[in-house]
Amino acid sequence: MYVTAATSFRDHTNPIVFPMATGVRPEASSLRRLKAGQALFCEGDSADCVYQVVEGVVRTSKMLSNGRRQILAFGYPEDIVGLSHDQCYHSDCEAVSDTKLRVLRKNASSARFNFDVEICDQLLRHAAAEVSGMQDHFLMLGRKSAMEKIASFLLVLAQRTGTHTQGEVCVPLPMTRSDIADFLGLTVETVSRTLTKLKSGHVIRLPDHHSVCIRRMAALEDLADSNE
Amino acid sequence: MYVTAATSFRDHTNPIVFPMATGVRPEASSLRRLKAGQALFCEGDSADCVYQVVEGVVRTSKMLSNGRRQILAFGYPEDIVGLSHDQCYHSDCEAVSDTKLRVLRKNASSARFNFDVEICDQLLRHAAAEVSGMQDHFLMLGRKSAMEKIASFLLVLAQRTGTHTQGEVCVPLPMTRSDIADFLGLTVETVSRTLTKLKSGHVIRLPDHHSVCIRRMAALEDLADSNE
DNA sequence: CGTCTATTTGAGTTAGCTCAACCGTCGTGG
DNA sequence: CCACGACGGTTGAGCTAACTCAAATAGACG
Repeated sequence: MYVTAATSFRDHTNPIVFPMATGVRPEASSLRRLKAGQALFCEGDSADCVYQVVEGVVRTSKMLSNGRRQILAFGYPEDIVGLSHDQCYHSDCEAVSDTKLRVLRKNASSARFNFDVEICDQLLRHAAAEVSGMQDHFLMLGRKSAMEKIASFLLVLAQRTGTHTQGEVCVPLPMTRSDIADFLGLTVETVSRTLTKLKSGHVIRLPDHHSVCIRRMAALEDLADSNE
Repeated sequence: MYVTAATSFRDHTNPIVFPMATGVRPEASSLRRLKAGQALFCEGDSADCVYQVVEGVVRTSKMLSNGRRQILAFGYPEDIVGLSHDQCYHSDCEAVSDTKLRVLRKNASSARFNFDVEICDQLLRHAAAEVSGMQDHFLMLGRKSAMEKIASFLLVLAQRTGTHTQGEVCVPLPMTRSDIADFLGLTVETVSRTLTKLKSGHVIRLPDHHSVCIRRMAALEDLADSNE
């Protein structure tokens, strides 16, 4: 299970540069900065840019009519956001924290990728890895309990951005409880209650609202029904 | 939202042959037949084949430790199953009905796709369309009620395999109630009850367990919170 | 015809939701 | 400097959609 299943083109098996970067001349790519909360693009906007997160975290989401929101992915540094199969974006994207992004490509309509033939195979593997990560997220959304979702989520974040310090793994939580809820298909209250329960059980510490320290990793893994 | 979001490489915007088929010499691709219920491959099996459904329907799924299952996609004719980013499959795949499949590729480890450079761009679009479809499924699993899920599901099936006859749209349901439940993240009982409720409301007819006739399409669309 | 499995229906339970109150922090303006 | 409002987070109480368990029914298939 990958936090950024939907948007990451990072390689999951062997290191490889994201192909689009290789097809773009250095001077063709620029930087863009966003303050926390600012929108990068919205569903329906003309999709003429693809971005790679350089610093900070973004979230991509979709809305349902009555205001219900589903966060599709959190985009961490190296992740790609804004890829679209046609001429408009199919999700919203906002900065979770102050963010720096590389603009990878402009004018999708006219520009073409310039692939080496030999990396096409690898590109397909990337797409498949992408899909594989999303499939794990399906399992989570469809079949896991609130506790299993939260535990899995923390484990994935720990894997990706955790730092080991004196027997604990500390994980920054740049997103709000509401973001987490909308990512996992829960409510804010349930997220909060579940974190509190983990704290009471001495599985985690919550030094402040935007960090978690995992005290008993094995216990957390058990709670996640670790099937990834 | 696509029924086969996870595995279909059919084009969603403009007609294009699946690229892998073009890279494979006719004599290199063979057929494989499965009886309903037979497994095509299992999670962890060495992934040396990619299949395209020719006839029938398959399901890809993942299991959680305690037997909970999530169906990732139903594969209908033209859909591709078995694509993997590494050397083993990451889901199970079984035939829902008697199925005929084209074996598209053998020995992934040695063989390579033979893409035209100019279709790489389109392939990437396909992958993105794929991802886009899966994202809609996220929205469904995470944020829709049982009724909305069932209604959306029926609408997608109707779109794909429905036939118009005397004011109704009739849709074959080759899969079991249990398959539907595991696709939508529900229980068999809830699926059954919801279908019964739709029948009582004269929105659908259920001539037999494996067909649905949509009598009031607009009503069904309302119930689906049609956000796709 | 008998067996097996899928489906439906009923009854009771519960995980997670809703609604509401409360707390702490932060930024703003008097 | 402090008061105030806004916002994010936590906690409590009660509700409900969907689940579990159980039993009846209906097809499917040998």
